[in-house]
Amino acid sequence: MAEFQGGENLLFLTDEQLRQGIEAMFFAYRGFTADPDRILATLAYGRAHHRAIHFISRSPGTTVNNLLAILGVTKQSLNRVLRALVEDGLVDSRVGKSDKRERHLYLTEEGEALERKLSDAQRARMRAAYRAAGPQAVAGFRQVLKAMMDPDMRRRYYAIRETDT
Amino acid sequence: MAEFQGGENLLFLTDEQLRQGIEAMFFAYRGFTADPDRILATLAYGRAHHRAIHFISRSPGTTVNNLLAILGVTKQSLNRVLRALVEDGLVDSRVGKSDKRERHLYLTEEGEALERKLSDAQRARMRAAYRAAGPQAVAGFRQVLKAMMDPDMRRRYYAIRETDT
DNA sequence: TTGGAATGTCAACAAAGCTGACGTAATGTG
DNA sequence: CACATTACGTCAGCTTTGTTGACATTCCAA
Repeated sequence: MAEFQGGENLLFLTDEQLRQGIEAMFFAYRGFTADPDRILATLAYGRAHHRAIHFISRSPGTTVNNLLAILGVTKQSLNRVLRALVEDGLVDSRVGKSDKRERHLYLTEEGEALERKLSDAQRARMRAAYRAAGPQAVAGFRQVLKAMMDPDMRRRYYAIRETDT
Repeated sequence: MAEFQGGENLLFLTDEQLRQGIEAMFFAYRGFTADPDRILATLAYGRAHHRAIHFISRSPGTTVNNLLAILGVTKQSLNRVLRALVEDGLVDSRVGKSDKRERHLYLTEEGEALERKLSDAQRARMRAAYRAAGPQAVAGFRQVLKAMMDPDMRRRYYAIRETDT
């Protein structure tokens, strides 16, 4: 793939086209987070809580260290968020069986309810965008996003996905 | 366009597919901002400064109010950023001719130098992603991003683009 | 001439990131 | 077994970037 060269086919790599892509990314990301943000604001939670909830929901029983690697924040920052979620009864933190230093994280029923509420909102927008653009566009969208990630993040992420999808 | 229904063509709208799109968006956005962030960190500036510089560069002479509408932040927040940029000699704020309440914003030479440095880094990543994915994928990418924006942002943005592109 | 719009600024605060330091428990290694 | 390392939590302090609310100035327009 990616076989194209010369002439018109390179027009989409002009600085102007790239700038438009950059701006589209900025505005789309704002739209992408807008709906969950509105819900979170009513609950005294923020985007950081959403991210934690999302990835715990995706990989129940994940450890704190795993989460740190995926989210790319410091443990102090994540800990602040997790503490709130545990105190509020949205997340359950269980000592590891084989390795008792680890904490395995699970959503409680209440946590799953919030997760559903948040991701329903986000998926609704995603679904609308996918539907408006069509399957071919979606395939391209995913390709470009994948290529835009940091290489090691891409490797790690797609490695995980192959094992659990 | 967007004519498809039933059967396999809807597979790309499963919750699992949507979730993967959501995560790809998260990781890609991080990659998208990583390079400029590294440059900004060496200069005691942040993403907010980058955004202001970007949109002033894109529309020289834009007013503070225009910028507020595009960036979607409060004037206090933007003002803090603009003040720093003006004090550091990166941005020139000129009183409007017809309406002297307005300030028209321009990048100084130094400001344009930084803009180039930042957007070169960001464009390099964008270009690499575009090149890896190919023109068709890029078209789809842009379509999906456009559909993901807030409707009024989309309207405003694409309206502006039609006039000055 | 007066009301309202555009701008700037002060103060106070919150979310969410960071560094650095320290403690504890559990595990791995020599 | 002794010791180093790992996983996690926590305290303190700082930064960036957002928020409200209040208020002054300038100036256009009715």
